[in-house]
Amino acid sequence: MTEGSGAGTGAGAAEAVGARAKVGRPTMNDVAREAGVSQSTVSFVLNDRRDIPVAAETRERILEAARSLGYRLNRRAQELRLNRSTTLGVVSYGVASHPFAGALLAGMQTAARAAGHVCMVIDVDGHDGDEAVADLLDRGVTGIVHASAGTGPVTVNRQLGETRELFVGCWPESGGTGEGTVLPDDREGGRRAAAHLLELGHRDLAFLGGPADDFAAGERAAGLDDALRAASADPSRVVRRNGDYGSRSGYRITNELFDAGRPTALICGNDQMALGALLALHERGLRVPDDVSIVGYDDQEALADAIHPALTTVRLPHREMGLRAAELLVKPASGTPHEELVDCPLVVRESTAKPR
Amino acid sequence: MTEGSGAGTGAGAAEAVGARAKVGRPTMNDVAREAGVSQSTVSFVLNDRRDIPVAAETRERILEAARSLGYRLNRRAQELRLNRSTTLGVVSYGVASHPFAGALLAGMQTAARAAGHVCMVIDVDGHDGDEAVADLLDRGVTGIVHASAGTGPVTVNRQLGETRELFVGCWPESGGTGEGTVLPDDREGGRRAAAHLLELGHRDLAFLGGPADDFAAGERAAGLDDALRAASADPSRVVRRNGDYGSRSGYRITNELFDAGRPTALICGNDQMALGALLALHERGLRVPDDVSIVGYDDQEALADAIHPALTTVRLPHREMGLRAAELLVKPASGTPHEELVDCPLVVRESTAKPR
DNA sequence: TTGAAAGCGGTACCAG
DNA sequence: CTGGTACCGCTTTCAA
Repeated sequence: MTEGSGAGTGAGAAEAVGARAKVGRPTMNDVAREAGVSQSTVSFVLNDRRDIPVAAETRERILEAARSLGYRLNRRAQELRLNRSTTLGVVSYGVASHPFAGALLAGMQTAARAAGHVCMVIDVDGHDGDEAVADLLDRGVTGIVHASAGTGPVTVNRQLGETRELFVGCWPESGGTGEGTVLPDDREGGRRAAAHLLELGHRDLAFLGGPADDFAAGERAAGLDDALRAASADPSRVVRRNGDYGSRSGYRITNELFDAGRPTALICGNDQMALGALLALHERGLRVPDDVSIVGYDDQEALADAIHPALTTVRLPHREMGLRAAELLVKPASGTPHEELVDCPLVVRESTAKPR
Repeated sequence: MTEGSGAGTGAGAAEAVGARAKVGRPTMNDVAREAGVSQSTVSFVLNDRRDIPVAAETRERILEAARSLGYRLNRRAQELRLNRSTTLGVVSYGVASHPFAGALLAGMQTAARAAGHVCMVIDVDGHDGDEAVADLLDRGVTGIVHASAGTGPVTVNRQLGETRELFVGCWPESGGTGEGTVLPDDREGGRRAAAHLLELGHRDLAFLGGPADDFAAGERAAGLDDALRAASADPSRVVRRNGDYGSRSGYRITNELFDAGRPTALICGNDQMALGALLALHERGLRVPDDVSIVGYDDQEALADAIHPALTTVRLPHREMGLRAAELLVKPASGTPHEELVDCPLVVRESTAKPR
């Protein structure tokens, strides 16, 4: 009731304001003014709060005003008020370098989105993830998933207070896995690859493993032993070599192997090494799978199913891993850390057959 | 000065409050209370606003309080107040499916981060990107980059009002490229691949192109013609076939080609097709590059440089494209749409040599 | 040199 | 049924 407000009618004031040029996005206040109601009523209607009764006619007017103004919700304001978050932070250890990173991301993305969340991703290339974690935290993410396609340790020192953190395809070097880890079941995958060959009747196996100090490589080798034991096969019959997961090491090792002996089946550390092996075999005039069977690992899109013959391999379920990780983080914390092993199915294609 | 406030000393009040259990993250108010100053002073100090003079001793006290409380800025609130954004929206058309998507993302990520931004990425798999754009807009992103590793049209109908949008590796089917496009210079890349072979002395070329209706495939073919013209070579001397960018099509076409004739060099639509060609050649007992030279396209990590012989190819600069796109969007709009072509360098490795 | 207060765009309680 | 109002955490005048 201050004097000088010239408070004739509300409509008069609205018109005066309407004359001023609009700047920025329309807000609920703009919609309210347009519809001639209060801003809170707009909030109720736009949020479809059916517990608050609003006259059908009023509701229509508000909806129409919002439409004509091109109103869009300001989620920042909403989340500030509600003190809740619909963003998942992901710190990625090498999106660029790994061909699987995309699948991992896509999986997280899908699960996040299904829960109305969206992913903020920061890639820390090499250097530790602390700064990224801090940044994400400032932005109020629901939780953070540390993602790597590499299945190895990752550097994060400063475990921030109450942060919800989860590791997929990796684990913190410093220990303390937060809400848990999601990893591929490489041991069972390795067992399957070997069991498949054993069942086909192969007895002279060669194992072209990954680097000796690689965790996944070790698991896959352990799986091989499991299969051997289960089949009561002599472990000394399989010749083992370590490579570096690169195609060239597969090529080199295969040549060394066949210079010295004549295995009938090759179990490779990954699809790349399998490709190298295939190339070496081709050059030697050996045919796959007629003369030699090959099984890979990873089921690398655009490789395993693309080469000729198509590669029998074990699939690394990156998409599923991402899905699972995001799912775990967007729903309330379970309290106890979750250690999940995701199944790696054997994909039988053309590169394996019975020995002749 | 209300009665009953028992406003003895400020310290007394602070203690009373301090006794209540803390819930949620500490705010500037908490820091202010702890340091015995007002919240605005905290803001000045924490933002290091040197234009506002604050006693060194006060400053120290505030910094100490923030540290001991574990204070972290709430960016949501800050950005709401400032009405500015430090998030870049990216809608991705197939992160999972494309092996290059990671590099594209990493590039955007790097540029965004250099400007204090972070990327929110939504992958729309197949269906149109409208919903994703709307969501990102609600979240107040600075701009949106539509990203695809495929170099093709993309479906976004509802071009929202004043949104800053940019397309990398794609363009909107419906026209209107927003602030512009960033694409690889495939024509020049195609020219380089062909020129390289021509310079080596090859005259019997075969072109194993991508799908006839693919834009990039067309550009690369046009580049081949450019090279032929520049070398005054007879265009009819090069036999052309269309494949589907898959390894198997490279394998099949190569077999057909060599059943009918004997080119000395193969220009492939991409590295996958080159791999197929290599496999087919190997099986026929033909050696690369001794008998036949091969050049690929893409420089697909874990393929081109991994196979034996390593592939001479043209590099698709996805990382650079991503970088450029994000750079353009985090800085003020230029006004005029930006059409950028990023250079695709020729990477000479082992699969090409002079014809015998 | 410091503090009070307005307001960014919403939500939700409470009175009418 | 509807509007007024406090408040989420922060920035920034304006006074003291």
